[in-house]
Amino acid sequence: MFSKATEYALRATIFIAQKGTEDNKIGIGEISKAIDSPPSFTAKILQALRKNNKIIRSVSGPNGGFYMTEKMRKLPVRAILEAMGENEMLDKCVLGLEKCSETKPCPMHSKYKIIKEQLIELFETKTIQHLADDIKNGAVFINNKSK
Amino acid sequence: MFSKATEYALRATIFIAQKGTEDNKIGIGEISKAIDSPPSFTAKILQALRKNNKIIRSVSGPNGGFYMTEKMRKLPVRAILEAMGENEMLDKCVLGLEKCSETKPCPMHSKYKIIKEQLIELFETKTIQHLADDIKNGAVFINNKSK
DNA sequence: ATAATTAAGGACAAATTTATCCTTAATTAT
DNA sequence: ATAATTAAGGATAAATTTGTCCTTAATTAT
Ligand code: FES
Ligand code: FES
Repeated sequence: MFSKATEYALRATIFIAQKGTEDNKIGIGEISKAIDSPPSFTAKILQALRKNNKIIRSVSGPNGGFYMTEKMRKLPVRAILEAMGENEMLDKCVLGLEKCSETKPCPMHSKYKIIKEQLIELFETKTIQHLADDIKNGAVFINNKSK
Repeated sequence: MFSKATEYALRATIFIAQKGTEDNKIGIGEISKAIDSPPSFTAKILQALRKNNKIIRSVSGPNGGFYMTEKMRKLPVRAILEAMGENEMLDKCVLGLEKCSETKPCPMHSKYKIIKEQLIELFETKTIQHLADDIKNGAVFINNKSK
């Protein structure tokens, strides 16, 4: 559904929301271990989420790392998708027509549209905070690596 | 949602179902023009759909080209997705966990699962024939290129 | 001030996906 | 038989995505 980069962005952000505060910042090492992602690549992605999109914060130096403010935690999942350029995906024709449109739709459009709307609603109503809380509550996971 | 290759596969197959019969085969030139796809790449894809997956048929030589039998037209969209290796996509965790599972789910799982099931049902119940018929009936299109 | 720690940033490498081109094989028409 | 037409198949190229590594900058502790 999403690119690797977006998957890492989502998992990392959820993990930071769960563990990172201004006075307990999380390093890239801990993050990439927790979410099972390549550290350098993940660092690149977090850099972008910080710089261009203000979805997370970071500080360099000892005890530095990543964290989120309350406000940032309340962002919907969709904010991360937008930051990662997956917005197009949520607006794309399932058969790859140039444009998903009501006036010149593909033969999957009428049925697919209904499902796509549910996806969008899910991504717009779920916040990072919700997801982080679910993990704290214990029934769900941010990593299910077998070994 | 799907790769370019899969999008071309779907559109090409729908177009062949709509126009190609044993005594009116469609050439790769006409197909790629109709669905707005790169001819050589499309040819590769159709080759595979023919050879490994028996979703379409073809013959070389003058008046050669691609076509489908009645039986082939009745295949669900999912058959093409399977042939194109997109099966994994329909079984994948939306956050990219190693495995989408009920026992160690990600925090999006419970809500996402419901939507994913609708997608799967759509792909399993819609047949190529249905989609081709919709185009014949005139309200939908296999190409909406602007220029 | 100096050393230690951690993210930022840039350059580069590997892998995958998308795409093209050319030769061969199959089929048909003359 | 020969020529013409069309898909099959292989080699290769271009583009994109994924990933690594190294140096620099920022921050903190001594
Ligand atoms: S036109 Fe294809 S999904 Fe809307
Ligand atoms: S575990 Fe993530 S979608 Fe099922």
